[in-house]
Amino acid sequence: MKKVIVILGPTGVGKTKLSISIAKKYNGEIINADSMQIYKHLDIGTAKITEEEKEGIPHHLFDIKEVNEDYSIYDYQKDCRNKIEEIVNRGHIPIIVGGTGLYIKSALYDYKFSTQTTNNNYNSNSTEELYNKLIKLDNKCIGKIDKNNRQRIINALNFFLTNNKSITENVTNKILYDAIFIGITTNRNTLYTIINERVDKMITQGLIDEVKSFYIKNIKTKPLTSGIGYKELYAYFDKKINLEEAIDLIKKNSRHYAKRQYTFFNHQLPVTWFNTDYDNFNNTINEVSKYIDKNLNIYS
RNA sequence: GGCUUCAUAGCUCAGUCGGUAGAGCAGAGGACUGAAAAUCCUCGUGUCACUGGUUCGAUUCCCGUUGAAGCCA
Repeated sequence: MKKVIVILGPTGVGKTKLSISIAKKYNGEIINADSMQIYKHLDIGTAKITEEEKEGIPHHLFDIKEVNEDYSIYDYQKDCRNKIEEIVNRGHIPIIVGGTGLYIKSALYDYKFSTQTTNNNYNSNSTEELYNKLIKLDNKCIGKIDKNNRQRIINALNFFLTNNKSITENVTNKILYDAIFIGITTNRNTLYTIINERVDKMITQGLIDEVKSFYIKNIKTKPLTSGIGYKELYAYFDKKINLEEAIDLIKKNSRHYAKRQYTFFNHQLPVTWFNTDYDNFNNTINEVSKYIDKNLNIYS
């Protein structure tokens, strides 16, 4: 199996910084696993790495789509696996870095997507109607998909209509790569402080102008209407909230997001966690390196 | 100085015609296969400001104290 290093963690914890050190040390190339950093021009709001910060390390799957282009987990799985292949063929080690747990899992585990899909969005149906329709077709979804979760009900319906089998039967825990999962973390209060401060910093770095450049073009695609930092400032430009409220909302949504990330990482992936030493980051790098040396026989 | 109102969860407040209390927000936990920075589910004990009184029983009524706001001087 191909060897892969994964560096994950909640938003703001310091994945980017660690990834550069690890890439240098192990002759690695970095693959993005952040669903928002896929897009061009979402730079400040996604805390995307700058050319300078890359320090010459090859970075893949950043800035590969315009915000008005469709991109989904299906595309990511293909793109990421292709990149792993390329990097390994070059004799380098792929280092997957990001906070989108599902993207990481779908790339490394045996997630199967069908090539064709129906895209019915059922705009005229109530959620209750869709749920009843779903469980009539596919009773395996009972208890697995919440009756209020419209988004997942539609996905399950479309899956069943395309594949004529239940989406719940597609679940697998088979891993396809020799991967080690390094999680970096810190205590909750510290993380929340970092997140809050980082949002303030994004504002001074020009986040408002970045978002405005999309708003004035009336672009309302998914990354803008669902990305944290973007959707809140859109609401501000729409005069639904004031700037202070928007900034507080960005902070709050980032905190909630970090919490959801922990839940996913802890329950869906075999993560080994490392506490970040912010006073002496080399300690963190050394600890992680020691663990990599011990657990991934990269010199074989 | 006098009068009035207020003091309840981390915050904003509701409520108990006297039987020790509950919403929103914040926060916590969880789910997760084509939007995942998405979507969805679950979770509320706190000296009811403090002291005394009335009462079988007071956070609730009464006296006083402290603090806050407003009005009058």
